[in-house]
Amino acid sequence: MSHKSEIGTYGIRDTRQKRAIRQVFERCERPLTTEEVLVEAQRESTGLGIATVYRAVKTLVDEGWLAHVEVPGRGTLYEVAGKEHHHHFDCSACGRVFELEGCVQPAALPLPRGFRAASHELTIVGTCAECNRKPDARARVRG
Amino acid sequence: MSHKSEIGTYGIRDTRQKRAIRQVFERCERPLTTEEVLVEAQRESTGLGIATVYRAVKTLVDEGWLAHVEVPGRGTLYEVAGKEHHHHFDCSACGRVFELEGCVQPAALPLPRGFRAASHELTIVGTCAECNRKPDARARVRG
DNA sequence: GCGTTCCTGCGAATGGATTATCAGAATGGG
DNA sequence: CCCATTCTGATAATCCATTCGCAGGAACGC
Repeated sequence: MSHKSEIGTYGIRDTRQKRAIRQVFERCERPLTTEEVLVEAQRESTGLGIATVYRAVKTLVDEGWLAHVEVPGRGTLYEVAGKEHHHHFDCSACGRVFELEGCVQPAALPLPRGFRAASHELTIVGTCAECNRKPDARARVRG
Repeated sequence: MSHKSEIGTYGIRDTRQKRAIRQVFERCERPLTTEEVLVEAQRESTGLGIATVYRAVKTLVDEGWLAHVEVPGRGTLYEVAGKEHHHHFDCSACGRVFELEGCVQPAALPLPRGFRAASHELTIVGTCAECNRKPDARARVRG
């Protein structure tokens, strides 16, 4: 009862598990599923459990360090927050989602009378560089 | 065992329930969730159950009359298939999803070296005409 | 109408994602 | 180094969407 959680503290204690999870996001530089985080973080923190991943991700989202992302057909992903407006690339071969820089003008798309746009989300589906290089060995998730 | 299902038959028998469900899609002219289909179709077919909606939707998708759509944050939707390439509008006020005509050139968005695009999905989020007109009475789903 | 076969509604069952529980392990201020 | 407090891992529990199982109801060729 002596301590209270503050923004940016990522919880109160600095643990091996939380360190590993945060590093995974910094290393991968792309939106990740909780499963991907689990697998990647286990390389640094053996025995890591999925529950801890969910707890850590929730904490990081609450603190504003992570942002929640949804890509059609890929469910819930998380990416480091604070980046400028961008879109995503969904590799249909390996299933990984990447961040794309830049943005087309969705304003160019005429809306029905009376409709007002506030934001937009664009996902490009295709195959990533790695999968195009070696079409067979569907890339396993790597950092 | 004397009959077999064929494309376009929408099952074997013509029932009140299936007629109602198909009409809902023709009337609403927008992607619908199974819940929306249930509520709307019940106006014509009292007592309609959700299982029947799922069964009918599955049949219609198999026959190519309906297409599966996913909009971030809205889960699974279904829309009449066969339309030309288009995108969607997600009303953050009433939760309804609409179809938009036309398409911007996503090709304008440069991809990382080696990436190949196959398709794209764009969702514009905002408020629909009806919700803009009467900001309070969040539109209930209507046909 | 008749009967076969398919369809429907209900409620239970399933599957996947996320959260809760709890005992034991780890952290870190003193 | 001590110990209160927080964290963690394993597992059970929960949630939600979708499907299954089944008994009764409806469709339609004859």
